[in-house]
Amino acid sequence: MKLATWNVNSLTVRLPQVLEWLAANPVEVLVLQETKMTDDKFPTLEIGAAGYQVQWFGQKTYNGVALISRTPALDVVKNIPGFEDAQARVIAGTVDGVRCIGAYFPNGQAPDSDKFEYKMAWLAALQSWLADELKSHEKLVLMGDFNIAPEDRDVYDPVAWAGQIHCTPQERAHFQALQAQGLVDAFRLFEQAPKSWSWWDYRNLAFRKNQGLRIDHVMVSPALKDSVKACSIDKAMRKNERPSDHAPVIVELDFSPNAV
DNA sequence: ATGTCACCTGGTAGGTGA
Repeated sequence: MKLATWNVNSLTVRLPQVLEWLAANPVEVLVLQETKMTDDKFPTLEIGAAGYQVQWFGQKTYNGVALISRTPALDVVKNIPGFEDAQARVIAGTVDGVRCIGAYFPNGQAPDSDKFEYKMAWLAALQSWLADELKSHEKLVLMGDFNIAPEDRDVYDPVAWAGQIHCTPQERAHFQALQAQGLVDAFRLFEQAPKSWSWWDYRNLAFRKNQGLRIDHVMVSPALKDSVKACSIDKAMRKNERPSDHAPVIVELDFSPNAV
């Protein structure tokens, strides 16, 4: 069973790439972030024609998430229950017995900003909800654009980025708190090339200079840890003519799906 | 040094967010 996450930075612009990517990478689950469209604009027909089911949850201009799957997602949840949020950031569903949570974590802008306060409140709510989800779903995958670089090795210039957004101790403490709940960073289960990033700024020729961050992650619950066979970043998608600033992250589980 | 992209409003650019 293969699952993937991709921040597409506008599904309106990137839909052709998503369809091409799915044709070349027939994963069982793909979660998208930053679809940037209202629900009435969502391209359900195109995704259906590609042989996939889809659940979606968006808004005008900003944010927006989707859960694309071969088999239907069950018990779908949109955003964090109990956390009032005007922003569409989370979609969860159970696919082949695996609880799949796709999330677009807040960016946070700068550590002294209102948006950072919102990011901290959102992260606290996520932690609390995840504790419940883990109790009711032994097999769980949390994936998406975390907007957190967990360690210095996930940052092209850790000195310049020290204390900056994505790298603050408060954000990293939340990533570690997810790990303390038992979630495992699938990418780090394997030896990886140094300077492996999932996001490169559009500015400053960052991709050509390989100046990026690893802020897109796939985390698996303890019951799934031993079934993780591979995890990789599809950097080639950042070389497209009109790329997203993020690359997809793919995980492969050696796991026989439960009957549903 | 700061070399972008996407989307909005309201306009034949400027602002916002990332």
